[in-house]
Amino acid sequence: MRPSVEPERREQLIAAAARVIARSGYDAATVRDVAREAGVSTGVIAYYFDGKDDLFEHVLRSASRSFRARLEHARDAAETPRERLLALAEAATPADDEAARAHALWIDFWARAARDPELAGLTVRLYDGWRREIADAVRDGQRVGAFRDDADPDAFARGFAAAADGLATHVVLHRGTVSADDMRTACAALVDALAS
Amino acid sequence: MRPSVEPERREQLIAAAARVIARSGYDAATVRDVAREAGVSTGVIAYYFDGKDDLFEHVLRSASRSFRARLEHARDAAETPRERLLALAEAATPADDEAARAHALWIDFWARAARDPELAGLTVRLYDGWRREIADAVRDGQRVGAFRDDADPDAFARGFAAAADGLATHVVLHRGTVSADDMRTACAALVDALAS
DNA sequence: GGCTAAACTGAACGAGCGTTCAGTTATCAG
DNA sequence: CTGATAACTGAACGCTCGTTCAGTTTAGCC
Repeated sequence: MRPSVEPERREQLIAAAARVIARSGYDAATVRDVAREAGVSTGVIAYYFDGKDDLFEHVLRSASRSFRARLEHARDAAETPRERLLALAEAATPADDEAARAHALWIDFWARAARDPELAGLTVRLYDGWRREIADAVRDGQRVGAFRDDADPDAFARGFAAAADGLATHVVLHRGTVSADDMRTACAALVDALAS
Repeated sequence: MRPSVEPERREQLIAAAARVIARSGYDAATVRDVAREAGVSTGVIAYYFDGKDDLFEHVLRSASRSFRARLEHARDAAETPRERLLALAEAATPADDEAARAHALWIDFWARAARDPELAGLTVRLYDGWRREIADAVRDGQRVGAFRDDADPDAFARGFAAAADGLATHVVLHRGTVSADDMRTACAALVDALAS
């Protein structure tokens, strides 16, 4: 019996697919492109996944896990509630070209999620988790007296997550007009509006 | 000689294409779908446009003009600087299902613009115009003493436009969590942070 | 009615896609 | 080494797409 290499190979294929999608876009990315990127034949993708849609769904799940991991790292590394919120925003900031390409992948997923209920469910769960992280940080800040008590943590989380998304999108699409530092400044202004 | 029906027919085809794209997405929308939606044969599209890409670029231009028109209406109808900013945000708010579908079309265009420099230029110009409207409203408000003088109108415009975009996207994708009224509340909070 | 040019048709074509699968290779246990 | 099975190949298939174009219809002018 030959030992299974399935877990590693699946990760390789998902990573290759993520690179191809980031480069070409969701629909323009072909199975042949992914196979070439991974250095395998097209048959391998059918061997490990139930077709292109299944592979691409795993790419979204992988990107979601990666984003969640960045959020958790941001939460644990920050010392003050203010820093914690800024770190949560930083996790969504396209700081360099690679991050900008990765964000383009998110825009692709939004476009698909607008029509595909299954993908929509995935993004809803991801964003609910993000908003919960933000709201928890606000509540912690209120508990220690860093933030105003009359602020609604959930309402702030909705606005903050959306603003970060919009800013990140503008950084990617309008690089000349909106920079990553502009995004950081804008997020800091939102957080400081909470200060008591 | 038969009189030209070209302008009307082009508008009909652009409108039909916009409906199909809003329903199915940019890439899933086919020339055959558009032809069926418009009640013509596929040849007509080649007769009036230089192919699918040309038609879809006209859809984006048309949507841009429509958004600009809504912005101008918002600008002229509002009485106070605060109302003017809220009206500019309202122009970007997906208030009903039809507006939500139309916003999905924007997400498609963002996804394409992230890779297509020509489309990117179009959206940059559109958004620069939007940000200018916002910044002008802020400056007017500062002039009449409604807004704080130490606020940077351009920085506010960058943050406000991005927040509106992000909120609109979340309203479309996470309808259960973020409503159009939530978006209005969040935008109002941003504007009120300007109040002197 | 005939002429002309615009408007339109839709079958056909070539290209590229995802998927399939019979065949091949690689790697283990015994 | 040998059999067994996991891993992999890539040509082939069926399908759909955007585009083309020879032919047809329509509407105004003389």
